[in-house]
Amino acid sequence: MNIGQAAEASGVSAKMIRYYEQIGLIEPPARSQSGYRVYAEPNVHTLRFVRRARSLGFSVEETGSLLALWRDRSRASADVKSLALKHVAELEEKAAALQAMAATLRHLASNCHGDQRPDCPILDKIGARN
Amino acid sequence: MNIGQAAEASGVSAKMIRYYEQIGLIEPPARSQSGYRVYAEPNVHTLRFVRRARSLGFSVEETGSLLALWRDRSRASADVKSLALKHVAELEEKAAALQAMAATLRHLASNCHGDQRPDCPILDKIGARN
DNA sequence: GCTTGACCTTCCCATGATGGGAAGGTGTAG
DNA sequence: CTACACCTTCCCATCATGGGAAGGTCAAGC
Repeated sequence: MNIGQAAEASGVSAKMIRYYEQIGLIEPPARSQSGYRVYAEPNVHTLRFVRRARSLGFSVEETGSLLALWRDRSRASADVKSLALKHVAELEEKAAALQAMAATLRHLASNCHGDQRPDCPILDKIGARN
Repeated sequence: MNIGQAAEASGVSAKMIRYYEQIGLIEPPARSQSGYRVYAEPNVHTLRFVRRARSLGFSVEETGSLLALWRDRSRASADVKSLALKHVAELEEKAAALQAMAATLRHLASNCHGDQRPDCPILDKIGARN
């Protein structure tokens, strides 16, 4: 399987597969005589793991830790759980920050006439002198 | 006022003030004979505007649009409002995405023993074969 | 007047994850 | 044998921010 097919099968773009290899997240695959990367099913499985971890918001570095745990048959599930819960806390913190911004802005917008006149509490607030 | 004092007064770092100038978000300030940037109160006011817009999650580009509206005495508040509400929608979308990740992960973690044994539904899910 | 230290200048580099694209080699179907 | 799809590496761009080097400036204290 060439990189294009591995990309198709895993949902990770060829560009990103090369990048993950370059930064050491995944092992360099075999090469054909002409230098093409050659992937087998286990490689694709790993790539899918990476894609799913990324789609849950784990950074590439965290994904590396998860990958190491995944491959470690003597892992303690407690380690996985604590990594996951720490990440959940970060996600919720970020979500809360975004929602606070949205709420503030929505409130300001609700007091804005939204017509041809220039007066606008949104700009008043952002440009407040204090 | 030198750049350090403007940074202090506005809450925008000296590095970022130079950057905002370089990309054209703010006007280049006056210079002293020796080449130091010299800021007056209106410049600081603008910088505070930028800092607040950024802290509400507006991109630098959006901040530029807001700044132009802020300075345009013949603006229509409708334009400001629609910019703000579009941004609110984006913020809420991102927040929802983060919360969905958190919820998924929290659910998986709640089914994880979190002990010395290796079995873990979190890894099972991320590494699912399908 | 001179030194010292805090400030300023520009310039280059790094981040994190992703994509675009160029230049050149390979493989295969017609 | 040609055309086209694919592969390779390499460089560049994004977005907003910070770090740091090399060198110039200013003010306070001796």
